[in-house]
Order: sequence, then C-alpha cells, then structure tokens
Amino acid sequence: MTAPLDPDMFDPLCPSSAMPFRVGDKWTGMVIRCLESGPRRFTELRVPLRAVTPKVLSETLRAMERDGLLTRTAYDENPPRVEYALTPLGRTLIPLLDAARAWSETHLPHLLAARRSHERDAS
Amino acid sequence: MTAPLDPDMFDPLCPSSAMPFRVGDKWTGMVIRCLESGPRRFTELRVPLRAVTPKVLSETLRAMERDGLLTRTAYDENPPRVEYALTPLGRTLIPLLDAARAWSETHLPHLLAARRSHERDAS
DNA sequence: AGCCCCGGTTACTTCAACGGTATCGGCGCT
DNA sequence: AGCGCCGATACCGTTGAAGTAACCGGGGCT
Repeated sequence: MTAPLDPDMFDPLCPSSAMPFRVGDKWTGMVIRCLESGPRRFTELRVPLRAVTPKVLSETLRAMERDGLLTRTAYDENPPRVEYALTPLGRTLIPLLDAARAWSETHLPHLLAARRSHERDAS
Repeated sequence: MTAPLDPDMFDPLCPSSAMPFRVGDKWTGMVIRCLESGPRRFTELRVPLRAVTPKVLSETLRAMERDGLLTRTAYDENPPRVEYALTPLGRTLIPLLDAARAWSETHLPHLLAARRSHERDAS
C-alpha cells in the first residue's frame, strides 16, 4: 500500500489549465501523476481528481487502457475492487510531464502576463 | 530569406494526430515548427499547413500572439505583407516539441498497436 | 426494511474548437 | 473593365469533449 494522495495535489488555483500543452485528454496527465507511485483504485483517484466527474474519469481511464497506458484489474470481492496501474508504456510519458512542468514553472508566468496585457489592450 | 517550406512537411498520413500530447491548440505546434527557421508570411504558412483553413490559421496565430509566443508585423506595402516570427518565449517550446517528437518516434507505434488490438476486441 | 459502499452507467445539456464557404478592400496589372 | 494578389473576416454548421444529475446492482451492516 502506498501513501494516500494529497487532496490538494491539483489545487483548482493551479494554472495548469492554462498550460500550452497537454498529454492525451484533459485529465490524462493528472491520472499519470496519480498512478506514478503505484496502483490506485477508482475511488482513490477521485480524491485528488475530485473536480472530475465519475463519468469523465471512467472515460479517461478506459481511453488510457485502450491505448495501453494503464491496466485495469477487477477483483471479484465484495465490495468490488478495481485497480488501475501504469504500464511501462504509460511510464514513458512521465519525463514529458516533468518537462512540461519545468516549462510551466519557468515560462508560464511570462505567457500569462502577455495574455493579461492583451486583455488590457482589448478593454 | 530562408529556404521555402516543404509542402509535405506535415504529411496527412503522419500519425501526429494520434500523439497523446499537444502544445496549445491543434495547430500551434506545427506553426512553431514552421517559424523555427525564421519569420514567415501568412501565405507561406498556408503551404505546409494547407489542411488548415485561413480562418483557423488566423485564429491560431492571433491566439499565439496574444500569449506572447509570436509577433505579427504588418508592412504598409502593396500587396500587403505580414510577417510572423517566434518570440524568445515561443522558442522555449521547441525543446518540448523535440521531446514530444522523440517520444512519438519511440513509443507511438506501441500505443497505436494497443489501440488496434482493442478495436479487434470490440469487433 | 432501509441504508451504505464501490465502481461505475445512462441520458441530457453545454460549450469551445474546428471546419466550409463566401466575401472584402486596396492596389496593380493587362 | 476585369482579374488577381494578400491577408484576412463573416456567417454558419458540425463535432466531440466535458459537465450535470440521476440511477444501478450486489452484497453487508443495523
């Protein structure tokens, strides 16, 4: 068992939504970050990703499974238990996420400043 | 003047549309690649990006200008001339595009293979 | 009986991105 | 006069991702 996920891992105030790049669908990158440290259950993923409705999360997970980025393992227990785990292929995306994060830390403020100054022009 | 752009720089058969990441809007990454070697005119950009309608291209360019990724310079000549050039900020995205391309060359075939095998399951 | 848990699904709606076609203004060329 | 060039813009339609809200089944607990 790995440590619990921080509910504020993806602060709504985090400007990641303004990042000029994306891995897969809107939430794919965050799912990878959540699974980086080990397999997680559906409900466990919903904690840091509480902004994502179950429908969208399950769509995202099924798309990632289809693309071989993660595996879905259902255990025939009660209550039901399903675990999602990154595949080696999924893990190859982690360096890209790291690069994206590093870019954001360095350059995103410039981009946002440019955007704001254009908003001022328009007003 | 830089060398003319290859009309097949973005082959429609190129699986870039299946890439699991994106920089900005759909065409932002390709615009950066087009401007990497120097400023380009609107019509010049339309050659390799002939799959993009002028409307969408101009939207993309204006969004990038707003975000400080490129500059738009209009010369008061006849016929009109407008040049787009990457800013230093825009150039900082090039290493990310390189990383994305390297990932695709190495791993995209695996992803596409996984996707195809799932299609087989569904059929 | 009634409620909770887990891991979703279903139906409906909203919204922005994307795309297609047509058109514009100013000038020069023939 | 008519056409073409350049760099767009206007109008409209399509698409697909995302969001909202409600619900499901099977078992266990009280």
